Amino acid sequence: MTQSTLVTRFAPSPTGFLHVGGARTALFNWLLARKHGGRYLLRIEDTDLARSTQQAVDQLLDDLRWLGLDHDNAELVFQSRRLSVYNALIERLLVEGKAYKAYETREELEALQKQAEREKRGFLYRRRDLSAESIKQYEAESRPAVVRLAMPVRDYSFGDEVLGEIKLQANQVDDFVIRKTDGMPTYHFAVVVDDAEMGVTHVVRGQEHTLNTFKHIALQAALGYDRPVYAHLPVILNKDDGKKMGKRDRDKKIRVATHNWLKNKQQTVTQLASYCGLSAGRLESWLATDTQQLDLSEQVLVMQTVGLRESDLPEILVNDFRRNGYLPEALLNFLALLGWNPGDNREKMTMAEMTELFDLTGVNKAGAKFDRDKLAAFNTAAAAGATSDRLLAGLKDYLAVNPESPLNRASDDQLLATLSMCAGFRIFRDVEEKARGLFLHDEEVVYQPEAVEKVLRKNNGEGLGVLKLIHAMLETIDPWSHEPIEQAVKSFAENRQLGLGKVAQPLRVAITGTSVSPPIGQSLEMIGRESTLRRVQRCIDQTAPSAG
RNA sequence: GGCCCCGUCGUCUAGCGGUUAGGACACGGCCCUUUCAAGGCCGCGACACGGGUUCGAUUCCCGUCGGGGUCACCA
Repeated sequence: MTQSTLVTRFAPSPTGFLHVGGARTALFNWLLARKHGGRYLLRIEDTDLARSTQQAVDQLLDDLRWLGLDHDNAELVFQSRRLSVYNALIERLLVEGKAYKAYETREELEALQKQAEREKRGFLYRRRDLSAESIKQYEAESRPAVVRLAMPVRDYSFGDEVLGEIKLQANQVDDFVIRKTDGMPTYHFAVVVDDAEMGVTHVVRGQEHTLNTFKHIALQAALGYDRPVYAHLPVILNKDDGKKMGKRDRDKKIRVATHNWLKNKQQTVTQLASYCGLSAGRLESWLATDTQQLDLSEQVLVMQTVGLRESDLPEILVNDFRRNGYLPEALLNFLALLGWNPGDNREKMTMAEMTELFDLTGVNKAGAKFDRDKLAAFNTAAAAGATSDRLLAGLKDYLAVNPESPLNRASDDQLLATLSMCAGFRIFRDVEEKARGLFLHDEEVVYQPEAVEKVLRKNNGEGLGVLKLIHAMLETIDPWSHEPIEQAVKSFAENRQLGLGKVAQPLRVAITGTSVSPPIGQSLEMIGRESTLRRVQRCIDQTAPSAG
């Protein structure tokens, strides 16, 4: 059989964490390859020396591993290590007259772009005829040069698997850079060469690359490569503003919150700067623009002082979803449906089902807004349907990336029990918020003022009264496990003609400081009799009116 | 602004000339309930607009409007 195998690739640039858009692209490439028994390759596009870091490579690999999108090439391809290959090819194009050196400075280019803008047209660079003398002079000055492709001026078109026929008129063609002054190839050159050499047959990527494709097919023609099949995926948009979802959105949210904080608290930027230990000038310029971004550590400082929590920010990066406690299989399932569907009403699918059903003809053209509520619903369902082993592994992964959580003190058995008493949860962060009180040390319990007021003090301290009475009763329960506890609490309430809530709620506040926790019997069992009694007493001592 | 692409409930979408326009999430109501959830039942809710083509347009064509993407020595 001579049927050629299908080859796809995911080619991120290592400039930070993987974001959901990238994850979806990776997923679609992975699904397409798996569906057809082909190969899915991973390549690192690190031709931007200034922005690429090894740390980012590691993070990327970690995110991909977490998602479970395994690639087939054992050896990762790094473009930065393939310079000689690119250079040989570029020299060839130069000799053949298909590419040429250009000597404009950045300033000159900028001026040209400004001019284009003034004339209300797009910026196009066309080959300029340089005399032999001026070339000689530039070279003598060793003026830095880029290499541009002499793109044949003609109409172009290609067939896209999702968008159909895409055309570009000759008057839109421009000579783009293929080698930068630092000697590195540009993205356009490197993708084309590497895709060809790696045998990539299907290029599946975001729609923001649609117009780039004309550059790529021109390059393929110049180099004598076959043209792969192209499929451009719809862009993932923000639910609120309908714009492309990007990493900047978290920063944007922090900026807005900061503006509000300054206004509401009547504070100056200088004051803010001193609170968070950053320079006022830095904050000033960050607040004024929407192009500048704070780095991660700065973000944390600002968030702390303006009172923003991590969970107030939109999740954008795969890592954000991981830290908030989503299951990767739910994320992937949801992502698959952003721009693709199996053609019927099925939504919940396993990776195996998606692989079987996946097809490029089922991919949509229109951009899709990212609806976190629906994702959360997918996660809820995935969690409800998962085995306890799977949930335990998921929770432990969550705790590993949230080391400050008190649930890190729990044993596996305790985690399993917690998971089952929190059944119906949306994300692991919710489990944590609901059950964290059970894993606090007794003296770490903080009584929330609203809960104390509503549950303990209201109606002349009715709740507090219950606590005082119930302390003795708790000492008699035997054995100390949830069923007898629950039974005892119920009869305690009945004996006093009280609704269960009138008893369970004060207990809940006493042991966790909040009005929300897992079912009361299980909560008390988890904490243990000793701690329960201690917490009840401590609560009475600290919240009784006489104690202030 | 130039160029490219897109346009079914608030959101993700099914539909591929004749349907009571279907599902999911969200939302509203009821039920369940010791808190928070989860769950069950019911409900609200869409073919952007204007021309054609056709016996018949959500579906095909054109225009208008609206939205997005892109215009780097970033990928």
